Amino acid sequence: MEEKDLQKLSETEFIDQYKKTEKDKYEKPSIATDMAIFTVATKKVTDNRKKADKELQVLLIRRGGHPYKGDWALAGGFMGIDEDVETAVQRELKEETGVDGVYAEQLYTWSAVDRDPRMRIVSVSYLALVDQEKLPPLQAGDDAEDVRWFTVKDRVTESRDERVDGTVTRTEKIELKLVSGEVIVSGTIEKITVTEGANTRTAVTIIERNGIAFDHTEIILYSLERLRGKVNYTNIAFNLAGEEFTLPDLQQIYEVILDKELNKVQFRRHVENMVVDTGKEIKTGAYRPSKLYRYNAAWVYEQWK
Amino acid sequence: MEEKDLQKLSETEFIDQYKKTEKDKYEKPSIATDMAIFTVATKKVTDNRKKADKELQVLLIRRGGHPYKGDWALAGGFMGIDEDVETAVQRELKEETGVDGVYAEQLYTWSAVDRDPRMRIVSVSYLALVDQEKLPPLQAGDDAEDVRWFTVKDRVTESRDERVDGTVTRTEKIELKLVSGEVIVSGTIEKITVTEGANTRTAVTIIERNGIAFDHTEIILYSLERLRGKVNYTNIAFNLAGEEFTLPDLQQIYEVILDKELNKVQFRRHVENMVVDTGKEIKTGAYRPSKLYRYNAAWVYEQWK
DNA sequence: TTAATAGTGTCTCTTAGACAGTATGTT
DNA sequence: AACATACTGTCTAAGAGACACTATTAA
Repeated sequence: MEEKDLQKLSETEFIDQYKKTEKDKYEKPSIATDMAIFTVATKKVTDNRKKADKELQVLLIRRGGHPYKGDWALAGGFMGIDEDVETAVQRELKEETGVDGVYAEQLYTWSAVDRDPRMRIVSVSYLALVDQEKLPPLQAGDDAEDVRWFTVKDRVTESRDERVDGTVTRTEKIELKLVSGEVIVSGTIEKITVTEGANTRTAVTIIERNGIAFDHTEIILYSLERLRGKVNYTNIAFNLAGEEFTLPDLQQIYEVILDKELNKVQFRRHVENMVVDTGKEIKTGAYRPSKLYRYNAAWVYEQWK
Repeated sequence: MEEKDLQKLSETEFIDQYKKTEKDKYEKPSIATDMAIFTVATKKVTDNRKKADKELQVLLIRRGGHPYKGDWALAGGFMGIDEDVETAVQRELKEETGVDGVYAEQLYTWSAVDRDPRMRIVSVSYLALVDQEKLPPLQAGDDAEDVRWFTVKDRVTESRDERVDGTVTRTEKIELKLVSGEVIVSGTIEKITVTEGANTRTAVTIIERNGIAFDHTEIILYSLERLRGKVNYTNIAFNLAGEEFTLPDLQQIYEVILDKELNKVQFRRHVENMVVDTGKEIKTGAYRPSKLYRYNAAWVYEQWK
């Protein structure tokens, strides 16, 4: 039926007809999801009796099948035709890692034409945070050969600014290094940020890839950036702490995410209204015990003012 | 070929085989884009000689075909198999409205199973801002019967908080009203925000729809929220001002977006480093002339510190 | 002179950052 | 007593918010 004849039908008739003859007229992409799930874990090395150090980790899966067989990738997979993206990403995470019902927020949709060698795949990525203490032991499932937490280290290896009239261009190389015991994978991106007047555009190219599948180096770095941005003005970091926690521990979580030391007084003032004293104390290491706090549920009201 | 046999192939062979036999094994959704493009325009009514008022507007297209024939929708359309989402949204905007190369950022990907009656469509929405002065006259094209700028008015009509232990639930009804001359369309959503500990989840239902197609009431309200959030800590609003502008005009742009009056001194301090005095003056209305400013391209450096 | 808008000086209050101190526990 | 960590008091600098003032133009 011609397009103009189709339009003469009632809406119900149109939709029936559309499903029969129009629906699959054009080639469609597949939709997939990717979950960048982070945790802050205590380092296993308790060699000396200094303050127990924490580190930021991301969950990766060893690919059991092509493409990128043997490489490490974020959890994720195809969205089914009867589920939404949010459902798909939680389902895949559970299938592949056993991790269930975590805090997750939609981050970005990746749609570069050549991002998957098999076919056109558009991927919706999520950022998730989880308190590792609450997790069941990880178990690989499905296509995944192995599942592991990787320590995250990122660093800017090169940075150059250029200004021509109203246009400022910043070129950066950023290296991502992920370590899990003897397994070390890495990737490097080149990020070019062009600011033309008030308008900023960013282009990213993956220039090195060692054991990280697809464009996941870029996705992980982008997730990190967003995570760091949100830590300062939201309660997002509390998803990484247990029910009860000490302020020194909470501060370490912030420090590990932001990858810098924070001033103690200022930090305590900053989180003051987000926490409630439980009245309890805990002896963490040796020496003076810390007070135990809980998250303050009433804090949301302050945000809504 | 069985899945396990496929995996025995080399990666190149696997991909060849995959493209032949696996690629279309499962039903796929379509991918579309939606562009929420805003401008701040001077009201046409210059009845008295009071300060010329501005208003926030969004661009909508009257649907010439089913579904939602005759209703108003955001610009957008299907992504082609050989383009990425960003390209698609700019192309559709141009085809449907004649608007070309505007500042746009990806906002959110909408994937509710029933969001389109024809078939499964996942839509990636963008937020764009444009200085209306720079635009060519609008021209409807393609499926679009008509293209217009609508004045945006949103308001919370109902709000209720409830707290049970650590769980705070906020229920809001938000009405969106869009006016363009004699055309008035509107929609209402119910937004339920559940904060459980540090973890917030939001669910939105469209409870009324008068002339706004699809789930675009929700998308427009979400875009507005993001726009308001970003105005305070980015230079995003400068995309709505011309090359040269006065501070009173710029302040009005901020006020119209935020839908509240701002303190003059505080506003000027806030934008102080983002602008440069051109040395020129302009007589806007009657009375004392304003200084003309430009955007300060060097401001990005302050952000990168 | 008055009306209307443009622009500045300065006070206060809040928040961010830094330093020096006290407190409490183990060795 | 020495040490390592927990926690607090207080100084200073920067930013947000509000008020009162001066400046410039046309009618």
